Amino acid sequence: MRLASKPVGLPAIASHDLVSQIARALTDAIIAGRLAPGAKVAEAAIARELGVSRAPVREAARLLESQGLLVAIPSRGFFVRTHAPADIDDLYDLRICIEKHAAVQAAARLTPEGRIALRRQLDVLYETAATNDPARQVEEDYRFHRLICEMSGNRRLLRLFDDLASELRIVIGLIGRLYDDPHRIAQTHEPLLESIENGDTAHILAAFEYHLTDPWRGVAQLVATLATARSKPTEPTA
Amino acid sequence: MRLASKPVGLPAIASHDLVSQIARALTDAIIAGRLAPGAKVAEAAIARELGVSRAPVREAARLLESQGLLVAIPSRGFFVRTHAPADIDDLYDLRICIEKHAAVQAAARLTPEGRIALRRQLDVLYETAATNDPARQVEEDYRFHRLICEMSGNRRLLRLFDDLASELRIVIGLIGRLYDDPHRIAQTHEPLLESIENGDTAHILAAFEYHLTDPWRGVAQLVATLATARSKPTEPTA
DNA sequence: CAACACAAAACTGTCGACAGTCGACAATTT
DNA sequence: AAATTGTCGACTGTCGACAGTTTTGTGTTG
Repeated sequence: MRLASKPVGLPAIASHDLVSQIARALTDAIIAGRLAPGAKVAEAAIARELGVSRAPVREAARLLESQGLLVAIPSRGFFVRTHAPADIDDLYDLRICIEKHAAVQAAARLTPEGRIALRRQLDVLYETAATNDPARQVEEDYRFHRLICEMSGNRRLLRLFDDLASELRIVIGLIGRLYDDPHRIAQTHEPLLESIENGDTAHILAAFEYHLTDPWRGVAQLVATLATARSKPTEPTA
Repeated sequence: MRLASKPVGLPAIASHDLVSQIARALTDAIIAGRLAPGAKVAEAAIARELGVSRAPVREAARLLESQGLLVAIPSRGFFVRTHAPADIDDLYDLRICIEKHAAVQAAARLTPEGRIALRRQLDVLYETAATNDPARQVEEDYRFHRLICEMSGNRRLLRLFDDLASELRIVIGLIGRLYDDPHRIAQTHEPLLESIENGDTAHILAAFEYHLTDPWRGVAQLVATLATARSKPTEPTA
């Protein structure tokens, strides 16, 4: 008799993959600000703190470097990337470019389910606006935009968006502080959803151009002032 | 018998910065087809062949993974990425998106020097069309498009373009074989340059949309047939 | 007191080694 | 004979160590 010939519902063992775990730990530390921009990421220190050897730490660092969170300077090690205002502009410019494209594609292949999913996520955004949890609000905001990229059907584009987001997340937390009213943030997403449901390309492009660039002006200014405020040249990005 | 220990024609490595050198060696091998899609990249074998230890090979492999040239399967190692036709479509779609944006930006900040540089590169393209050196032709074609991205002023965009290009280069060589006449390829770039000099956004978008998607249809078809031809499932992309 | 030279410390880049894991193949059972 | 289990070889993931380089700290000199 065939005892175990059928799946019995065992969850896959989480691969105790050190590298990705370390990468996440570092990412968290960077986002949380415990590793400040420009700070040196000493392999030995990290390895000691995590109780592992340097090899996986190095690989994790390279991973984060490819994501733009760290920069490697030969023979000197890894440093938390300092974003010059121009860099952030570039990043955001790229994000807009990507997301507009995604939105157009998503609209072209919009299904009833997709429409519902977008609406739902937007509702979630309203809900979290009620709570006083800025981190959550940023997260749900991100997920709305990510959902659009997902619905573009272009998986490579989605991956790119995630990469850009991990870079932007360091900065994007600032956006939430621009408006005191998170409810208004949710509202600004309405035209986006509307334009996708509408389906007109020019309409979509305009809506996203506006929604994305408008709040950005404030952030850019804020970043610029912050940059000049602590005008301590930490690490040259070049 | 060693499985993947057959020499792949990698030149021995001498001096500093092993990782990037190894990365380039591997990239070349992949582009040249000496490392076929789906092939296993055995660390030990590569390390032995290059006369280095496994550590820098691993890091180089991770670098290429982040560029999408390799895929890592836990506990099984790195494999040359097999591009499903859909993946390549995604890639190309993204490239078009990026480059259109770059072209618009480049046009907006076009300087006399920039205009000359573009014209020069296009002339080079004509010159290489005279030679019978397909590799060089592809290279100069790439540099024309890269120049546009460079002139967008967005350095992050340029980096992304380079990443996409390294992925596409595996496939893009095929484009050259579509036209027997490389001179015609150069000619198809004229409208692009023209549109940038002109400066009208809609004009630019249309020109690039056409120039980029048109030859792509042929490539996509070719790739599809190739994919079905050798329908040997090597490595799952997922 | 400042600036320079020099030595010690710390760190990175690379290496060889070991243990755990995976795939292939042989042995065994139904 | 088909399917399952056991065994073996190869390879990955991780580690500790060493050499070369950068940084730090210190003492000396103008």
